[in-house]
Amino acid sequence: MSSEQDEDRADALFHALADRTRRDILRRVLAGEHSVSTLAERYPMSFAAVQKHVAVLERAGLVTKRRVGREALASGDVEAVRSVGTLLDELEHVWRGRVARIDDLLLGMPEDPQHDTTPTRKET
Amino acid sequence: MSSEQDEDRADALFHALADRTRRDILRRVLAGEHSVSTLAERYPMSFAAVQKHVAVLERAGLVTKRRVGREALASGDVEAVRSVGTLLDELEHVWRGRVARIDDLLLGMPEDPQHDTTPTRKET
DNA sequence: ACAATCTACAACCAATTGGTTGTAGATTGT
DNA sequence: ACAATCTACAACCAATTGGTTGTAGATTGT
Repeated sequence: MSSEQDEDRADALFHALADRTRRDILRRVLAGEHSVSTLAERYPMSFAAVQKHVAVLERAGLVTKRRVGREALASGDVEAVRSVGTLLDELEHVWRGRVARIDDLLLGMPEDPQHDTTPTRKET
Repeated sequence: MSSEQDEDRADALFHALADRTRRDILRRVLAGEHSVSTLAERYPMSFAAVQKHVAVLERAGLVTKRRVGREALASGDVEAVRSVGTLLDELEHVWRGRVARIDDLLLGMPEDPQHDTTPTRKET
């Protein structure tokens, strides 16, 4: 199912999002490219602290950086944000599975492929 | 916009999800009620450690507990999971706003209420 | 040419976190 | 009645985290 790497990635993504300064930075860079210095101006902390926050977002894949001269321009990666949504959808899917199982119990259904928890794949 | 409390809540939610053991516990309790002891059997760590993880999930609102005799039965709250999805949707909305703004720039549109970033509210 | 700007990173520090063992209280089963 | 079970929480510890200041290298503007 979920490999070690997937879990590492999920850890990094949720951890990156678990800080309000980083979420705010992410909002700004999703709205448009900003240099690290420009971002740093907005927060009551040192440039180095903001640079670290951007680095955490970058390591998680939520932000990409592009060098232009001496500046590092950061952009938010909306696909990475969506991939977090997918992780949540998987959790919701587990919950839906529970409801199906309760139904099966109540209705005494022996089995039903439609209620399968694992994503259907034609070839295995 | 986002109040201090909202940010506290987002911190708690993302932090709770930023640990693979807690995500695994959440999956189990979304699939069905489990006592803390039953959960603890599944992990290579002490009962106390698992009890703490459940407490973190509970404080974030992702899990609720119900006392039955000497047992504490934990359930996952799918609504809380969905509320995290909403937070991500808000980030995606910021990104969509950027695209609209680029369009406006290219097309030289002076203003367009359809592209407003703030959720529309009839009365203000 | 060179001062100013921007970035990355090292070294450091206090607070938080994820784990441990131990204890005590409530409930249960025989 | 009482041993066993379940839970909550305290006290503790090492590792991580979010911040700091300082330094050095690359780029830019005058």
